[in-house]
Amino acid sequence: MLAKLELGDRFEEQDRAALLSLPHQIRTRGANAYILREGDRPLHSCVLLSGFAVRHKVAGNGARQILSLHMKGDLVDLQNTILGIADHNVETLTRVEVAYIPVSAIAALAASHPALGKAMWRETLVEASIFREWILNLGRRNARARAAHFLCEMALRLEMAGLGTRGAFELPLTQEQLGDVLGLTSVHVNRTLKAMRVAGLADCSRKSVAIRDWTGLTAMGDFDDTYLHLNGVNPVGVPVAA
Amino acid sequence: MLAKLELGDRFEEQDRAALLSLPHQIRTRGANAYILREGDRPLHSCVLLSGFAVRHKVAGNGARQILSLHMKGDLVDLQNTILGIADHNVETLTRVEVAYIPVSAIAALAASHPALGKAMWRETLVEASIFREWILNLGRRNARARAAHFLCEMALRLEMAGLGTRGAFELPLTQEQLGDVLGLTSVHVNRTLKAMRVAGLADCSRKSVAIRDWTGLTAMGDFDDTYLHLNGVNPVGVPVAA
DNA sequence: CGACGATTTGAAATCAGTCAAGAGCAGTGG
DNA sequence: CCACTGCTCTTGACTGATTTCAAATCGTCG
Repeated sequence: MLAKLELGDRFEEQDRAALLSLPHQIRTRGANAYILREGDRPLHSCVLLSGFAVRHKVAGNGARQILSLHMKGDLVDLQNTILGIADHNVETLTRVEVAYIPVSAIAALAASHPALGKAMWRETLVEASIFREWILNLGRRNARARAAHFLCEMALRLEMAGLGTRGAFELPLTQEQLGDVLGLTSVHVNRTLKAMRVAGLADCSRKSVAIRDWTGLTAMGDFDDTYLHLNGVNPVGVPVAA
Repeated sequence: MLAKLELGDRFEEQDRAALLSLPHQIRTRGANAYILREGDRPLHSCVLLSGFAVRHKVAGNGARQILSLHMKGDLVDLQNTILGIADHNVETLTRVEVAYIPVSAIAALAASHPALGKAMWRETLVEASIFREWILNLGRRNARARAAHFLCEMALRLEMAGLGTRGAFELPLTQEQLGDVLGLTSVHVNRTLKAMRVAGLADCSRKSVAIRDWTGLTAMGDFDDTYLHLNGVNPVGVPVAA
């Protein structure tokens, strides 16, 4: 059960047993499938075991905005545990495996095991911190900086999830989807990526990213990883020094 | 002690006693004062008792982005309870009264009173939902829609906080600060507000807002209040029907 | 009154969007 | 094997929204 991944960053006691014994069902979903729709009142929360998914909202004018991108180990809709109604959609980017856990079981677990409740709360807070950085990114950075910043974030998060290195990783996004992340049109994303390629900073294809100049990219993206709150968190698969 | 306001939306038992007995210090701060700076490792969390404050970040190019706006009853930096390091600034807009509560006391309270832990977690989740809506607003709406959407949000939140009606309320923001909220320059904010005034939708001055046409404003701002998760929450000062 | 910050307005420049068309590429089915 | 189809990527020319720069006006407070 990979479920312990999502909380691995905190040194849990034998709360682990409780976590691992949560009732759940594992399902596979294809690419571009909705896991959750805005307005739903879901009875299950879910954890991504493999693959990629995004949260997004659609504005009245039809434009779509991706709110966050999720990978292995992420609790995709923890907020439903408490809020009840979904305020956004969750859609897969690739084929994924998800574990569905009843909302009531999560709420009960949080109440009976304070350390786990705190760890889930922490997850929510880190996610909120990432949202804040995206607000800054969309509100105050131009297209090149936004794109560079996003690539830096993905590089670190994927590295932490054990899904590559910051220099090379898989990222299954079309340029149109990248535009939905960055608040840009696909045409402008294309021009921006070309500029980054020509400048020798990074090379993006539909499936993968190669970062050629990490220092240059962080400078262009005005990137500082404090907001990811990685301190004290160890990459998946890397043993902790005793 | 107004502290119960922040959790009033959930019908707490005699957890209230524990909440009200939290150790705290009440302080007054002037306008434009920093309550928290990015990089701080605060030992106290704080609740706004009166006045207004914003959270903001500054990009490398010097541009400032306001991330959220807070009013009476808001827990301004709950995330520090768990995350330790501040990833943004908190600055007052007006003279404010704040109650400082030791981080350790909040963590202990959450662990010992699950209902309170859940209520604080819920606060965090609602805030994250608002961040998501702002991401959509900044990424996919033009200047007029952004401004209209923001005014609608403020109207409802201030109404819920008992600080006015959706038709008329105080909002102490300069046009430059509004620009920092909306990801626009103050010049463009000025033109946008003028357009809204001329269209008979809303009238903003430095201190207050008068909304002339609620329906028209929500249409222009593509506003739907689901993301505020107000369902089941009652306005401050309005008795709950038995 | 004088000073300072905030608002307002205009003109020019820039960034990103729109529209349109062609090229590349993968999967499908004959 | 190849033509066909659909989706993505790429590019160019043009448009439009927002920024930048600059200057005038307004309001408030000491």
